[in-house]
Amino acid sequence: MTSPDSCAQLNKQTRQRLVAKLAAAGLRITAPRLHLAHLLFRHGNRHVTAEALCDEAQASGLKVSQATVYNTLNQFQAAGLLRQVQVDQARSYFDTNIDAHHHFYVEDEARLIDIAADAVDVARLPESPAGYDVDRVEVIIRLDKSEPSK
Amino acid sequence: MTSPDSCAQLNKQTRQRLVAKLAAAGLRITAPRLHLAHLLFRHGNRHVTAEALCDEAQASGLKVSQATVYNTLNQFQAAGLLRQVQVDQARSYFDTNIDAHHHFYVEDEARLIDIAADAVDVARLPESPAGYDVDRVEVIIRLDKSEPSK
DNA sequence: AAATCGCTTTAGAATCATTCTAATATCATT
DNA sequence: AATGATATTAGAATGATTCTAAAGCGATTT
Repeated sequence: MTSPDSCAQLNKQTRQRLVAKLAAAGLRITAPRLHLAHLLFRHGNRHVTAEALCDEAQASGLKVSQATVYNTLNQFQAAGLLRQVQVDQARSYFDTNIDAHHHFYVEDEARLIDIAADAVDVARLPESPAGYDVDRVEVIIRLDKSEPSK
Repeated sequence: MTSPDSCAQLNKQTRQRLVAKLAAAGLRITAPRLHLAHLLFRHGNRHVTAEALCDEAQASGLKVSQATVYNTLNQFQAAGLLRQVQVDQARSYFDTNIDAHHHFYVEDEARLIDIAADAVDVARLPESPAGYDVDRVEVIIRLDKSEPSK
């Protein structure tokens, strides 16, 4: 009953929660996945790029390749553990908040901020073209630094 | 009073309109810009990728480099003649419709469809974080092919 | 119309995020 | 412990976009 145990810093309870999460998503339990899941899900909701997560993982002592970070993010997304947010042409953001919600995006700082679904009221939507169904409605509010108008 | 004249197919009136448009945007009148502007603006609103526009330009007889297509699209966007729509992680779309409006996006077909601003009612928005102003509000409705549920 | 100066265009190289490859390692099961 | 399937890896490959440095063109001045 061996199991990957390189996540020395995970206490049993946290580990169990993550194992359950991966198992529920149909993913095999491996050390890199557990470790990355831990980084992603330990504190509230986050928005990460692959690069940022990779750096963070390595800084935290995990020896992990870029490819694995990409694979893992994609798998987590396919499994519904993450959502991909497309706001920037250069980079992909992954959002640990998988509930319906929206985003502020501060272009100057490449920073995403969650907006609770009930803080936005999309009162009326047009009908979808025949033959298509709505997958989801995304509202992105692009922000600028405000200039004190003097 | 010479002027670039390789856009043989442009009649005087069309040409004048485009020249005025570029001039108003503060862009110098050049043959590639006129030609690309013609392709972009001749028939109603369009959504193009750089690659598609480049192919189209070359098919229509313009000898133009990729770099120029990218430069031109970026300049047109900076000048407010185009808007960039960010829906796909792989490619950038440029939209000739610069009025406030929204989009359907058919992911399977990488296809954008305009939604008139008044067809969507965003009744309530959250307050922007302190120090930031709303630049614009984008609503993207992602569509799936509907499966006849039999 | 020639000379000039600054902006444009170009081909090709460079860059950057992401994906692929095929070789090795690890997981769960026998 | 042995097996077979799935993960991970380093590094190469890809694809969109940007950069570079050189050559071209457009407007302005002589």
